[in-house]
Amino acid sequence: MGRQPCCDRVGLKRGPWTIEEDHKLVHFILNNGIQCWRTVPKLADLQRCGKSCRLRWINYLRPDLKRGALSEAEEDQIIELHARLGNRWSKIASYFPGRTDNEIKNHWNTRIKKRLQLMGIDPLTHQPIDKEKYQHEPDDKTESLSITETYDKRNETENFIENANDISLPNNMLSENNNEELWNKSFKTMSTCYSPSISLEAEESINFSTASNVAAAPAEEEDSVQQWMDSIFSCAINQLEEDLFLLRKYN
DNA sequence: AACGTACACAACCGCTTCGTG
DNA sequence: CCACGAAGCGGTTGTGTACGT
Repeated sequence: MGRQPCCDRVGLKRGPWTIEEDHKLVHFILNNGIQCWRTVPKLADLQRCGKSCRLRWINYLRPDLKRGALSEAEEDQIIELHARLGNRWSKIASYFPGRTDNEIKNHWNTRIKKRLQLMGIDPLTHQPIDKEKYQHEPDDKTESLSITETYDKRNETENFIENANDISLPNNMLSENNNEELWNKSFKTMSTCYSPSISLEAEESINFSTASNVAAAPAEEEDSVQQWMDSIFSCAINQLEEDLFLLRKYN
């Protein structure tokens, strides 16, 4: 007996999401929360499978996502974390609030891998690709320095990781089972402060910043959406920090 | 201008893990 | 302990776009 498909694919849409679909999904989640992804498409009137909805929300629509390219410092941290954790993208992403595992994985595959290869480092093992070459060419200070710089940051990264574990941010909380309830509670708070604006305005005119419409959207509109999202996120973060404080106090 | 190629990233697939009865 | 379903995760593919010829 073969594996059962994750959903009944007959009549289900695939491929890139439209703004209207995004709109429906966000509107539904913010008003109802997430109980079961399987039921989301039906209840939200979407011709998608639950898995697709989940992915779209997590990787693109969540209000706490950070936009924009990863900085060089972030890249360095990813390299360090990858050296420690391997391809555990979800775990790595948990150290970068607002970044998704998919985003980091893609960035690794398209850029960081090449950067390391150019530096003469094997992205899989994090060791020099040709050890003999390095032994015989100690005068190549550029490459030696790059490797030294990258790998001597280990202690620095240990501190970074320890600090990151202490920060009360959604990704970290999601990664810890004992904080899941706290996060769920905070998500409800986020929804509460998020919903009114969407209820009043979303039906008519809000354009979400999707890849396909960002370029076409007027700068003012893009700014206002960003401000809107920032305010929602800071509202949720305040609640998260308060909750975490109480959690620590009474634990 | 038209075509081919490379690149970035969104989305999908299927396996694993987790929670529940 | 086992079976089952749902969610999570990482590898892979598909698609849009930028760039070169």
